[in-house]
Amino acid sequence: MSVLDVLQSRGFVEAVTHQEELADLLNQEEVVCYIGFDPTADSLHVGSLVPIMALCHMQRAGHHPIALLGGGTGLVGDPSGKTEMRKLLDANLVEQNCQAIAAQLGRFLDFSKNASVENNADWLLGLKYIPFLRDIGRHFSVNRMLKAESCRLRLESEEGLSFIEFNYMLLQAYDFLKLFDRRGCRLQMGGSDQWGNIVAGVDLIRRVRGQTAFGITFPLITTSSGAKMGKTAKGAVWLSPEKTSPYEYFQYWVNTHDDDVARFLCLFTFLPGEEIEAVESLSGQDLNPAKAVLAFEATALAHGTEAADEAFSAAAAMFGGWNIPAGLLPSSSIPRKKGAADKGVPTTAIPRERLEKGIPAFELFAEVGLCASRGAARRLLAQGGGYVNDRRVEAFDQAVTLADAVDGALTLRAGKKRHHRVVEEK
RNA sequence: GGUGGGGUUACCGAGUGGCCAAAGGGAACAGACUGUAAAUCUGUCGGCGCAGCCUUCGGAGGUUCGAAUCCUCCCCCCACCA
Repeated sequence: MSVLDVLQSRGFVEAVTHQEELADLLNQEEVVCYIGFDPTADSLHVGSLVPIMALCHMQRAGHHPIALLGGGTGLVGDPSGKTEMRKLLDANLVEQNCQAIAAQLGRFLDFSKNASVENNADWLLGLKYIPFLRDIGRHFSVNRMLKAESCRLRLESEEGLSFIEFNYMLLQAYDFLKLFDRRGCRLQMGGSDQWGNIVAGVDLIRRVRGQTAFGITFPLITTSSGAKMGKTAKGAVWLSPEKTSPYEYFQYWVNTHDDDVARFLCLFTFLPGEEIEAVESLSGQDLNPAKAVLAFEATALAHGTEAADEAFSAAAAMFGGWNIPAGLLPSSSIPRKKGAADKGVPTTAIPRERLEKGIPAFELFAEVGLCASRGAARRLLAQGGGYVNDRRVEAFDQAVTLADAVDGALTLRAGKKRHHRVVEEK
């Protein structure tokens, strides 16, 4: 089974350029391929997982993935799929983001082996305008570029499309050419909004080098309810443990919609396809253990097994735990027995003095971050959405004291699933 | 450069002197129902120990008892023309 088959069967592939030729190539030799990552923040988020996993599959299959950081293109901004112009980022910031993202990718890819990182700042920053126009620009038809979906959206929008952004396609095509020249890279992958850019690169390589290059695009992954992946109330679900704790990350995956479980197991874990097939026949409550496995595996990939264990037992402590049948997704290393610990639950330490005196509940909920403001906390509590150690808080200003503590800790809960522990400061 | 149209509660979008912390929608949050799911119904959705007060309608001034609304200057965006 070639990687292409693996990717296709796991739902990674939306479109491929010359499918058969690419399949042959992948079967015959070690293929160098790449995906670009925009350094728009100092961390990637769940939305980048599909490309990351695709690179991982490539490496596992013995090919050579390159993660291309957009240190140069990041200074310009890709208009694809965006209805408004992105604000331009500061050069230093872009550089810092690149480094942070490279480190993050190192959790998924083994750069000491057949995988590497490149930064297009290396060849874009020193680019000379006139030679670029002569060598590269002449191969591009504005007529064609205007027809591209990515431009059309913006041309029709009120905001329009600035020249700097319009250039983006050339730069990305040039990236592909550069990687082809420097690394023999023959395959570019990317989100479906990248199709135009990828094809532009494939064309460019054919025109100037007379060689065939390939492209694969991934489908835009949405949840069954139609929303883009990786968004929650707090914003994006980040891969960085500082921005999204492993516990929250785990919770994000546990809350996967029923209809998405099998699909997400294919995309976001390496569990064997045959085992996942068994999940497809499950429904209703029986899916919950599978969701736990999904969450565990995804957390382990992003944060390591230890963090996944912690998040798993913390969630088990808060929600009662799961019984995970031995026959379910047997390749997963998830702990199969009920266990409980509260290590991974977000915790705040508060001086004993204050706890003895008692803190008004709404103040505590706001302080601990369970609510955005005291006002929000008042509303939450007024609606009966606040609990201390599973007892509903009756009045918004009810005093919470050490006397309420169980085993030296107070467990606050907002709504059904957001927990926070308060302990005495040592 | 000219002409016209815009910038509203971190999203969309009403509002052209007091009834406006500002309609409606989306998103979100909570409650009920559940399986830490979805759907549905209900409530909430600027801040503050909240029957009251404080800060918001691109920015700075001004008119007025009173301004998101009127006037002046400035900044930014869009369309058409050049």
